[in-house]
Amino acid sequence: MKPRLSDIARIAGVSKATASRALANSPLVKEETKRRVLEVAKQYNYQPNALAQAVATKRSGILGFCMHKSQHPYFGHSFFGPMLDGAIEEARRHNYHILVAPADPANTTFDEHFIQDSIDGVILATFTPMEPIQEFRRRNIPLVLVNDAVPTPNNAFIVQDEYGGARAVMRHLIEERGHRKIAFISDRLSHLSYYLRYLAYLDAHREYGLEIYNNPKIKLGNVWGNFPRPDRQKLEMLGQKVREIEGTPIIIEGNDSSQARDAVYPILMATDDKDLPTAIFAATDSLALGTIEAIWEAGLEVPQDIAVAGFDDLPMSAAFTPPLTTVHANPFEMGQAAVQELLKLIANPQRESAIRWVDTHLVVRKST
Amino acid sequence: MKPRLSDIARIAGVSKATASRALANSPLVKEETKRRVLEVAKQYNYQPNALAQAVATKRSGILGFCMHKSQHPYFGHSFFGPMLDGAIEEARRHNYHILVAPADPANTTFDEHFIQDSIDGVILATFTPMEPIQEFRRRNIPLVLVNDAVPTPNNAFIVQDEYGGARAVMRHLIEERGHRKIAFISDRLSHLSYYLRYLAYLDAHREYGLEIYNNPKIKLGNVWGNFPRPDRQKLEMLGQKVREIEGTPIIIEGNDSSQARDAVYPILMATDDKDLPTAIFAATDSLALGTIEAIWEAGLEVPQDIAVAGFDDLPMSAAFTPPLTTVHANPFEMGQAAVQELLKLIANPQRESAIRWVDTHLVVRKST
DNA sequence: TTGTATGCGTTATCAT
DNA sequence: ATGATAACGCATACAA
Repeated sequence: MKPRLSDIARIAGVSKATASRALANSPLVKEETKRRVLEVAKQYNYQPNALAQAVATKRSGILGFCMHKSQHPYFGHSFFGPMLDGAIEEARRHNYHILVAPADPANTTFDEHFIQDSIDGVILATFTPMEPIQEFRRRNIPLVLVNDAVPTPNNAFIVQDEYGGARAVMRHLIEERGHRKIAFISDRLSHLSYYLRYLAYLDAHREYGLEIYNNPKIKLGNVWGNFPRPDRQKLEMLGQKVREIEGTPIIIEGNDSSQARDAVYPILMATDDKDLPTAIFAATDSLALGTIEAIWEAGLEVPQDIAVAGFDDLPMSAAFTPPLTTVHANPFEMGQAAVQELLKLIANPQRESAIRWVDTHLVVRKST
Repeated sequence: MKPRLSDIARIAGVSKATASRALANSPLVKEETKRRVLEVAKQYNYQPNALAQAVATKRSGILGFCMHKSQHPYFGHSFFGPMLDGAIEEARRHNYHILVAPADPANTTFDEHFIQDSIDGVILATFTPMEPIQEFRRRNIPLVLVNDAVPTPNNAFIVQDEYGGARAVMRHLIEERGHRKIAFISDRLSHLSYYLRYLAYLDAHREYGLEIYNNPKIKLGNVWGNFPRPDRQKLEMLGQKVREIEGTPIIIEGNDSSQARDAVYPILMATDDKDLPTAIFAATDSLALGTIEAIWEAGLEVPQDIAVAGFDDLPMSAAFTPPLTTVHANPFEMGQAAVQELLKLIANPQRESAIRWVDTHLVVRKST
């Protein structure tokens, strides 16, 4: 059977304490003894029981990667899969492991069996309400949030430059392509990422002295869904501030290309030619692709009649016809950054909260 | 600070043993006492230390999901991401957690710190050499292989119906579309999945009395790469047998669409029109997409001049122009099946090895 | 029905 | 430099 530390100690003719020290390469133990213990350990293919080590040291070497989401896709999602990869690679580099744990939002508190006391730190990869965040805090579990920021001490926040990326899209559309009537389509703006992209959309109009696209045929849907809108404090942390809704953004309840297609097509058909936008900025690639389909169905060409730009740079966006102009995101890098910040927090739990920015950049292709 | 079992016991005025039993809802303890203990536990927000439970019970409730692969993408891969999701969902349903652990093939043995003694079972999601498999066996760690099968007792194998899916493609090409000159392009055939698809390609020719496509302009590359070819025993387990290479498959060292494009284009240009295939079956969607690009560059049309079919049904394949005819795979379902079989193995380690098949099905779109 | 004592496999403290 | 022993937090066999 599996050899225990006591077995190795006995065979090597030392105490458990010495054996333990020898295996940990402690300077306290004589080279000669150390050599003997290691030899026995190797011979018997001894591997320490990590669980027992964990309870003894109060350190498990496990990081939790949580998604507060009730159903898949979790890592089948083209953003979170690569993010997990980045986290895995960085964790591995520092001899940590990753435990994946979707947490059903139905349970507002994380009563996850394993999470509770056995994890050295946690990464929350999706938007999470305050309650579980406070719970981690009460339990002194170091915490990193991805794509979110909350006014609590001793946390880290990994956010990609949504605003900057979206501004780059608008600059491209306006300066390089000369558009002046640009529509915006998005999932609900209560999602912080989308809200920031919308802010950039608005601000770009102001920068260039443009009127915001207004089409009475678009009726403003439920802009926030059932979620609270991003608050002043949170936006301030990200260097932004609350703005009122202007113009006529097309709001979809979801991020599905078919929903986008179904929403955009009737709008295109109902709108007078002169009121048609010359470009559409979609808050996500998925919506951009659906939008392009709707444009085709309406008998128009992309980008000749209407240009379309997205955000995310999904793998399929480059292969699409026409290849999509979009903002390249770096989920892998975000995963790496999340683990890096988490390890800093574990090393120093009193570390003050900090925001870590991950860059985005515009990729111009054929759809604009 | 965090309350311990001993705290709860003391406050509730019972022994640790009784408290432990009460929390486990043991029928041994009086309802009245149970109620009191649970109340105290709730009041103090007690959560058991899963690590300590694990060492005491020798059961961690953690399942390892290993990928024997030296670099990403791990779960950013469109096949393994959804597979992990399936595993997560099924594990969650049975109160298990998943620890993700890429294992560098450079270390042929899994010296992964945590894996060794602290995991109730393991899923190997990528091809893995025999050595680590034997190692898990020696350590009595229940093991499930995905898309592979080896002649060992007490394991489970989850395999998708590669052969059946590929036969369906060939039937479609030959019967419904009338093709008689069908080329095959693939990553190295030492990969079991691809080899099985190739076998179906060969067998379909035999079924319909067709000659296998032969093009002297295609020089047979390194069909197996540096890996061992699938052996007789393994194929027998899967109901197949070893066949010699016939015809002129185009072999790429990798599964990259650009590699496929670069390989196919010169072949198309060098081949006399009369010797051109009328259809190409690509062993993966990724290769299919690259093949289509090469066909365009050669000034030909898909599917009018050459039809193309793939295998995998990547998300991007449906959005491609033309939408790709392919075989739909179910990685999510494979992940679920893997956990189900693993839990059976944990419950009964003496369970005899079994193969669990996961269906595939043809999806006909515009590329054929 | 409950309590006592021991075990799980380590690390850490305190002697020697 | 090494060993005896406690501690980590819980589960459970055995006693009562």
